[in-house]
Amino acid sequence: MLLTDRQELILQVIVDDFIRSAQPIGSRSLSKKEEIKFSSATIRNEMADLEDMGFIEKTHSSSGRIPSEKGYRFYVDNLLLPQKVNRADLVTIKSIFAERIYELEKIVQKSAKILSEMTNYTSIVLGPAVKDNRLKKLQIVPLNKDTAIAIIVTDTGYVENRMFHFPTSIDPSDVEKMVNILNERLAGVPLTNLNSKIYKEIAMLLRQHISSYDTLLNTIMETLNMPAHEKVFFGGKTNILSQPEFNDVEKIRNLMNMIEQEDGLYNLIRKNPAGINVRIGTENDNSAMENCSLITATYSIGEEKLGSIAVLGPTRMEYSRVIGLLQLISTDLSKVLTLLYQNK
Amino acid sequence: MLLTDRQELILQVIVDDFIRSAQPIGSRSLSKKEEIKFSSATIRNEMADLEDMGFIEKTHSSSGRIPSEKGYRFYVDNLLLPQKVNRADLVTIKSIFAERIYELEKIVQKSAKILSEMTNYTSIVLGPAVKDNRLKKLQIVPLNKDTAIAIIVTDTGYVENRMFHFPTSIDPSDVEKMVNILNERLAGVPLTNLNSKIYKEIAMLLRQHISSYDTLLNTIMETLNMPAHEKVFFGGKTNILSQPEFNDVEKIRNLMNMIEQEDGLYNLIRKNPAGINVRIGTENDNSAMENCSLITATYSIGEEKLGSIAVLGPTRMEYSRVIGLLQLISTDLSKVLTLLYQNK
DNA sequence: GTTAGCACTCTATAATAACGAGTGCTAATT
DNA sequence: AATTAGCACTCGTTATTATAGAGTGCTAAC
Repeated sequence: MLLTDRQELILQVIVDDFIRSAQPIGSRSLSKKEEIKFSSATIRNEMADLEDMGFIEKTHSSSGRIPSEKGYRFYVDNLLLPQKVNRADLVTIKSIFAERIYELEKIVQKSAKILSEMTNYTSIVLGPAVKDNRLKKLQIVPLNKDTAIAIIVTDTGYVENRMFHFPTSIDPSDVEKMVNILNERLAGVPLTNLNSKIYKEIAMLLRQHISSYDTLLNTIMETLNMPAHEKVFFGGKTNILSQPEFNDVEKIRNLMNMIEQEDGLYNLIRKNPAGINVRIGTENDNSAMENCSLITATYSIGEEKLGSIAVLGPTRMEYSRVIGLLQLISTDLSKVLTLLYQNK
Repeated sequence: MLLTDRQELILQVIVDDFIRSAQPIGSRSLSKKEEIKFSSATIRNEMADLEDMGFIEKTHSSSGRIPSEKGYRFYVDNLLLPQKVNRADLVTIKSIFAERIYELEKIVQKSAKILSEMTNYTSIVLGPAVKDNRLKKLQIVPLNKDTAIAIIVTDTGYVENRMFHFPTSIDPSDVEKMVNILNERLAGVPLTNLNSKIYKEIAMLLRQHISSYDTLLNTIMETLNMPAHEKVFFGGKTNILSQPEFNDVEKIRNLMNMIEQEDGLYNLIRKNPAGINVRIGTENDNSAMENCSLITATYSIGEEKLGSIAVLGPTRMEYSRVIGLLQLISTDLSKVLTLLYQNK
């Protein structure tokens, strides 16, 4: 055993207390807790050992202790009893799905909003990975002589569009023919495979039927080749600013910048595997996240992983509660989405 | 004349200097300026008068002076020589339009981004007011038995979509018929007028042709009835945080909150008339904007006002430069957009 | 092994002093 | 009559010192 029961108890109480108070915890205040039956001197000895092992730290030589990252890690891995979501929170979460919303994006967005309101932290949701969606329909809407819009609809109801210019001298009927052929052949194909499928199987076919096939196809291909980045939704972007650890303008600037960049957070969240993941402080490999923890969960339709939902808070965040909430929301989300989009 | 030439000169130098240094200006440092030929004592007398009139203020009883809101207002209205945009800035702005981008939204977005980078303030763009767009095409794409997506394309290439559920027992051919009729009759109609036009002119027609017309029409109407709020784009949301006046965590929180809300800013910008407008500090009627100024400009296609582009900075912002930039960008934007979308 | 006792450390807070930038006023100068 | 030099005064800033209090580590007693 790495730690004695008593050391675990003390560590647990320190972390719990610090999460609540944001103040260093001294031996005397610990000794007054009900669950702690030994004297402050004993606690001081144990704390000295815990500090030697790197689980807690002092802010200065005669201060009380605060959890170190290692301490939080141990707490999350070993001491955390996955807290049951309380009734009020349960009701709030169920309300996300009470309204009849059909758009996947909207549901996901609402989840982010409510999650941030419940926790008072910042929530981030990676919207469905569009690239795994399957093509439902491709349409071309001409705007004027040389401009048109290509619209893609996927099976989950995601709509993407892009404007493009026709090459000069294109026969409108050719466009129509082409769109028809593409729709016939490409319905149900995942967006990622569109490109190769077109070149392997359909280019030939098109060449037979359509005169100015080359330029037209290239134009459309370019249009289809959309970034297909998962969209990032936020809830309560500024919530985290009300945490006492962010009373420093420089820290705020760094954090806000990172949140605005989106790319950084996007990558931090995306690389996590399925299920609940906790990344504490520097585990995130990002200087702006030094004082932050990120808890991620994934949601899916059926077996297919769809996206992630995450909470960004201070390292001193309420791990237990947030993990409970995320677990609930992500499974509920998966259930609802599976119900809505599985049978298609 | 409200102010003597000398007073105007002093006010101007104070404002210019304060915009640069963010430090209160004393009589001695003023007297050392080349353009100022009189002694510090004279300046002190003049400054006392300017203060009595409310154009400048002290931060404490023996401090130098800083411009008051009234001072900034006078400066903007009377002392500002609309600065010519310098060559480097000119080149940068032209680069916005160098690439061939066709989507109105993208152009507008890029303008915001570049404007914020040039000024190091926050830029906000109200995207084209979609409600004034005209309908190009309405399409319904069925996803499965009871779900479909309604897609609207407008003449400027804006695409909006909404998912909805069919009422039970709808004949698919009826849907198609209805869409055809709607497209025939509604092409070119501004989105705002869709509702009334449908009820006044088309409801009759539909009733004749389509059996379950009522439920279907209602569903589609609901779908068409989209918020049609102008979209708000931002550039450099956190830029303004690097200004020295925002060294206070509370101020940052308020400001960031307001920016995140979007609604507040949206209304602040939207109510401004065509052309360049400067709103200084409390003129914005928003407590979070107490230390901020907002400069807005409008852009248009042909004669039709389309949207606004704005810069949010501290009251101590570089009015002259920003006004010059906004003037240039907004007219360029109007030109390009007119060229792209006027002839349709 | 546990605890009481105590000297020591460090932060936070307040009080005090010295400095200097800047003002307002008065009297001298132009 | 307008301008300027001179000077006392104000107030923010910075540095210094003192004090209180929370908490520790160590030693010796239980």
